[in-house]
Amino acid sequence: MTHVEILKKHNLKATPQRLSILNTLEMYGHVTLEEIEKYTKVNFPTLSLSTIYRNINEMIKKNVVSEVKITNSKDYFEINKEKHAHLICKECGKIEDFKIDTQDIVKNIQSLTNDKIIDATLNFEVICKECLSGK
Amino acid sequence: MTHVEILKKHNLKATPQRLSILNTLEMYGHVTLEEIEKYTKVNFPTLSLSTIYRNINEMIKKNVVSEVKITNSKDYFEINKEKHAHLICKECGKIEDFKIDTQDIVKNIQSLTNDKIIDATLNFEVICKECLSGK
DNA sequence: GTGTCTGCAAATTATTTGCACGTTG
DNA sequence: CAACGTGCAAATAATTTGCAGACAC
Repeated sequence: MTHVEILKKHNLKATPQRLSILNTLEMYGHVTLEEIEKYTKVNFPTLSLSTIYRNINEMIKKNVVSEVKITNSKDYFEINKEKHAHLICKECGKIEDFKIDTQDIVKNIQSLTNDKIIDATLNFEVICKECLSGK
Repeated sequence: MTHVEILKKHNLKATPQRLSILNTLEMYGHVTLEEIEKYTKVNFPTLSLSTIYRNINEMIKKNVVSEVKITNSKDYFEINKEKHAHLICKECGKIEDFKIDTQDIVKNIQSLTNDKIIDATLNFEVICKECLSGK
C-alpha cells in the first residue's frame, strides 16, 4: 500500500508534509523526533516542528505510526508494520526489526500467570553482527 | 539491604530526600515523576522538584533505580531489583512485576539471529485478574 | 466550497543549571 | 571540615495551542 493510500484509509489527507514524514520513517526505519526534523527538512525545508508533532501524534493515534520506547534512550518512531520485536545494539545503537511471532512467546508465558496476556513488547539488547565482527 | 546501605554502596550520601524518594518507589512499585512528587511531598513537603530530577537521574546512573518505558504512557521508575518483566493491564493501567528469567527467553531466541543477544526487556499487555473478574 | 492542515508566534510544560547555604560522613 | 547535596529562581528545552491563510478533495 502506498503512503497516500495508507493515509486515506485512516481519514487523513495526503499532504506533502505527511508524505515527507512517512518517507523519512520509511527510509531510516527508526527515527527520533529531531531526526525526523533534520532528515525531512533536507527535502522539505519549510516543514515546521509543530506540524511534525501534530502529525506524529495524529498518526500514532490512527495507528499509522508507532512509538518505540527504549530504556535509557530517546523515543523512536516507526511506520506500523506487522508486529515484531526490536534488536538494539548496545555498541552502535542501531535498532533492527526482528520478525518473530510475539504470540508464540505469549503462549509460552501464559501458564505462569492468572492475568490474561494479550500481547508483548519485546526489546532485545544485542551486540549486532557488524559490531561483533569488529567492523 | 536497607535503602541507606544501598545508597552508600553506590557512593551516594543517604540524605532524607533520597530516602524519601526511595521510600515512595518502594511503596508504590512503579511511579511517574509527578507521582513521586505528589506522594513524596505528603511526608516531605519541602522536597523540591529539581532535587527529584537530580536524584532520579543520579540513581539511574548508579543503577539504584531504573526507568520503565511503556508504549503510549509516561515513563515510570522503580527500584532496581532482580531482572523481571512487566505485566501492564490494558484496562486499569496497573503495572506488575513478573518474575521470569529473561535469559531463558534469550536462549530460545538466540538461534534466530546472528546478533549476540545479551538481554531482554519484556512488557506484556494483559487484562489483570481483577479486571477479568469484573472487580 | 468546505473542512482539514499548515506555519508562525505565543503559551505551556518539562527539565536543567548556578549559586548560596545546609548537611553528611 | 571537606565534599556533596539541597532549595530556589532563572535558564533552557520540549511540546502544545490559537489563529489566519492555504490546500486537498
